[in-house]
Amino acid sequence: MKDEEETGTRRQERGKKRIEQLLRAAGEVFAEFGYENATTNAIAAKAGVSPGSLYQFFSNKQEIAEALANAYAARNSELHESVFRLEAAGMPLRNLIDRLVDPFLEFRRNSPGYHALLAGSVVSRELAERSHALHQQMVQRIANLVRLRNPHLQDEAIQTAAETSVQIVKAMLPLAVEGTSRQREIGRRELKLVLERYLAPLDKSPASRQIPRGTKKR
Amino acid sequence: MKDEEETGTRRQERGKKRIEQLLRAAGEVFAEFGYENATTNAIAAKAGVSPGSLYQFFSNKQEIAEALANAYAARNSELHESVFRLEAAGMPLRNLIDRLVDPFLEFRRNSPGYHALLAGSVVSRELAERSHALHQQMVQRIANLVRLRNPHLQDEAIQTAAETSVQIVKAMLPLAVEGTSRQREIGRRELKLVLERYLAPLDKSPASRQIPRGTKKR
Amino acid sequence: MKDEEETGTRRQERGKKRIEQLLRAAGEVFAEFGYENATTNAIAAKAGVSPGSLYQFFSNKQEIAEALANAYAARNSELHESVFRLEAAGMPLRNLIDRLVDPFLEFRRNSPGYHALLAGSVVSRELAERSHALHQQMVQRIANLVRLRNPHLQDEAIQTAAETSVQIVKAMLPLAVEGTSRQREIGRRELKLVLERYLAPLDKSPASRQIPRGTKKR
Amino acid sequence: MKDEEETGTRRQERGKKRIEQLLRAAGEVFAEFGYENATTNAIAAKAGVSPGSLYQFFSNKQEIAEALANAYAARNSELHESVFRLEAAGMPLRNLIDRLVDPFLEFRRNSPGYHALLAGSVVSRELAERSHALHQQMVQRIANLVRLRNPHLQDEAIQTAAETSVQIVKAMLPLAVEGTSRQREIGRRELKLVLERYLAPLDKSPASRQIPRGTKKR
DNA sequence: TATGAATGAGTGTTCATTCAT
DNA sequence: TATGAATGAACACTCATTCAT
Repeated sequence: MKDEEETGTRRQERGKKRIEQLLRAAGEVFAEFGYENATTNAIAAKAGVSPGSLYQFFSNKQEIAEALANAYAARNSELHESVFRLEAAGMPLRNLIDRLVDPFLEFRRNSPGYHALLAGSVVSRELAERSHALHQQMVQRIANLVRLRNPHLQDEAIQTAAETSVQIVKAMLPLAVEGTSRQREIGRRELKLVLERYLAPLDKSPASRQIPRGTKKR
Repeated sequence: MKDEEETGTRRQERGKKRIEQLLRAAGEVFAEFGYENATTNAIAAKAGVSPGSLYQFFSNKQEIAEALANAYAARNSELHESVFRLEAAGMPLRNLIDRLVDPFLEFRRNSPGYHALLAGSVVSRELAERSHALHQQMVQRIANLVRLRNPHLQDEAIQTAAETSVQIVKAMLPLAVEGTSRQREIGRRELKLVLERYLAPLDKSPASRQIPRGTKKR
Repeated sequence: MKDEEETGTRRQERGKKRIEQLLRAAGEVFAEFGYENATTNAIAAKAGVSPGSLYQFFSNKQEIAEALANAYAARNSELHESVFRLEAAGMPLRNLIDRLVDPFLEFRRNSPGYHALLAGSVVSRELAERSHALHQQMVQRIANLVRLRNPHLQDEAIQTAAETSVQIVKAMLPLAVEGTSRQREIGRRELKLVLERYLAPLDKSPASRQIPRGTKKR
Repeated sequence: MKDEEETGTRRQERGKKRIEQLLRAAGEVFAEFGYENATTNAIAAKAGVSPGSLYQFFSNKQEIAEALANAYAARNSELHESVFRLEAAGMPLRNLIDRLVDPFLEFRRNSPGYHALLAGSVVSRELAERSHALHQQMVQRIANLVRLRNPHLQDEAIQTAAETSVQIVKAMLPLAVEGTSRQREIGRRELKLVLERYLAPLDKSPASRQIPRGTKKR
C-alpha cells in the first residue's frame, strides 16, 4: 500500500488499459481495411494515442496482429472450456448444436478483425500456425463429442466428420454474423440445419432421436 | 509485312495475348502473395513484360484484379451454361450434385488467384459487387433447379436452400482443392455429402431417398 | 530533517551528484555508441535516472555533450596548471616531454567520450568552438615553453611548432590509449619520440642534442 | 551495334553516371552533416534525383557509404600504385616524402566524406574493416620502403616506424587540407617536417644525407 | 507501342523531449 | 523534484504509376 507500489499498480493498470484500447482499435482497423491496408498510425489514432505510444507496447505492426490473435485465441479457449463439456455428449443433436454454435457466433460478432487476421491474407508464419492450432483444437474437441456419441465409428470417419463440421461453421459464419438481423437469423438457422443434416446420419446414439424436451437423459 | 502494314486485327491479337499473359501472371502472383502483397512489377516480370507495358492494358493494379475476376467470371458462366441444363433437373440428387460439383472444382483448381481476389480481403467495391453478382447468379441457377425438382416449395425456402448450398460449396472448396490428392478426394466426397444431406429432405424425387453411409453403391 | 527544512545547499549537492552521475553515464554511452547513436534514454538509464530527470539538468542532448566537454576541459585545465610550470622550461627536452605527455595520456584514458565528442563528427558549433579553445589554450601553453627555451625564435615559428606539437599529440593519442598494454606502451614511446625529434632541432639547450636511437640511456 | 545493344550500353552509361552523381552528392552530404545526420533524401536531392531512384542503385543508406568508401579505396589504391615505386627507395628522404605526401593530400582534398566515413563514427563493421585494411596496406607499403632504405633495421622497428608515420599523416592531414590556403600550406610543410625529423634518424642510407638537388643518387 | 528508369506520396518506426502525476 | 508514459516530427524505405526514349 506504499506510494511506490500503488504507483506501480496504477501504471500496470494503465498499461493494460492502453493495450486493450490499442487492441480494440487494431481489431476495428484490421476489420475495416484488412491487415495490409491498416496503418499503425490509424490504429494509434483510433485508440486515441500517438504512434510512438503504440510502439511502447508492440514492437511492430505484426506484433499487434499477433497480440490481437492471441487475445482472440484466449477468449476462444474460454469458450471451448465452457461449451465442450462431456455431459453435452448425451444431448439430442439439435440441442448440442445450439449449445455449441450460439456462443461461438456471439464470440465472432464481438471480435472484429478475427476474420481479417486468421482467415485473410497470411500475416506471418506464427499467426498461420496459431490459426491452424486453433482450428485443430476445435476439430479435436468436436471429434471427441462425435466419438462419445458414436463409439462404433472408425477413427478416420470421426476425424473427417469433425473436420467437415468445423469447415462448415467457418464458412457459414459470415452469413450468420453479417448483414441485417433477419439475414443473420436465417444464416444462423441454416448453419445449424446444415450441421444437423450432415451429422444426423452418423448419430446412432438413442439420445439423438428427436426427443421432446423434458425427457433428456432418460 | 512491314511495321506500318500490320493490320489492326493483328495488333488486337497481340494485345489479347499480352492481356492473357498478364492475367495468367497476375493470377499466380495474387495466389502466391495475396492481392496486397502482390506488386505490379512482379506481375509484369512474371508475364515477361515491362511495368510500363502493363499500364498500357490496365490503368491500375485494381483493374488487373477486376479483369482477372472478369475472366474467371466468364469461364464460370461457360461452366454454368454447360452444367445447369434443365434436363438435369430430373436426375437423382446424387448424380446432379456430381454433375454440378466436379466441373466447378476443376475450374477452381485451374484458377489460381480466384480465392485471393474473391474470398480474401476487400480489393475494391467493384470487385466485391462483381463477386456478389457471380454469387447471386449461381444462387439463382441453383434455385431454378431446386424449384424444378420441388415445385411445391415456397419461394423463400427455395432461395434460402440455394443460398445455403452455394455457401456450402464455398465452405468446402478449400478442403477439396488444397492439400494432398487424398485430402482433396476426401474433401470432394464430404462436400458432396454435405450438400446431399442438406438438400435431400427438400427433395421428393424417389432417387434422392436417404441412403445410410457405408451402404452406398449397392 | 523534514522535507521543507532541507537546505538549499543540500539540494545543490544532490543536484551536483546527479549531474556527475549523468555526465559519467553520458561519457560511457558516447564512447560506446558515438554522439549520434547515443540515446538520451540510454544515458538516463545508465545513470539510474529517469529520462525526465535528465532534462531537469540539461535542456537537450547537445547540452549534455557540452557539459561533458566542459568537465573534461576543467580537468584538462587542472592538468595544465600542474604541468605547465615555468620551472619546467629548463629541463632536458626528453624530461619535459615525459612530464607533459604522461599525465595527459592518463587523463585521456580516464575520459571516455572525450574522443567521441571532440574528435568525432561535429556535434555543435558551441562544442566545436570550445574544442578549439581548449586546443588553442594548449597551443599557447606549449608556445610559452618553447619561447622560454628558445628565446631567439621568431613568434611565428614558435606558434607553428606549438600547433604542430599539439597536433602530433592528438595524432598519436589513439595509439597510446587504445589496444593492448604493449601496444599502448609502444604508442606512448613513439609519441614521445616523434615530439622529441620534431622539437629537438629548435632546441638549443645542451640536453636536447639529438641522440641516435638505440644508444639512449647509455 | 544493333539497337538493343546500343540501348543497353546507353543505359549502363546512364546508370554509371547516376551512381557517380549519387556518390558525389553522398560525399558532400556526409562531409557536411556526418553519416548519421545525412538523410538519404538529402543525398538524392543533392544529386538531383528522387529518393526512389537512389534505392534503385543502393539498397540502403549504409550501402551508399560503403560504395563511396569503396570508390575512395579504389582511388587510393591507384595512388599507391603510382606512388610507392621501389625506385623511390633511393631518393633523399625529403624528396621521397614530397613524392608520397603531395598526391595523397590532393586525393584527400578531392574526397569529401572520406573523413566522415573512414575516420568518423562507426558506420558498419564492413566499413571499419575496410578502413583498417586500407590503413594496414599503407603501413605495409611504407614499411617496405623503410626496409629498403634501412636493411639493417629490425622488423619490429620498421613496423613501428611505418605505423607511426601513417598515424602522423592521418592526424595532420586536416591541417594540410582545411582552412585558408596559407594555413594549408603551413600544414603541409609541418606535416612533411614532422615526418622527416621522425624518420631521418632511422635513415642510414647515403641517399638520405641532406644533399643539394642535382646530386641525387651518387 | 514497348521499355524500364524515375518519381514521390505514403508507411513503419525511432527517439529527443514534454508533462501529468 | 522525480517519474516514465506519451508525444509527434522526422527518417529510411517501398511501390504504384509515369514518361522520355
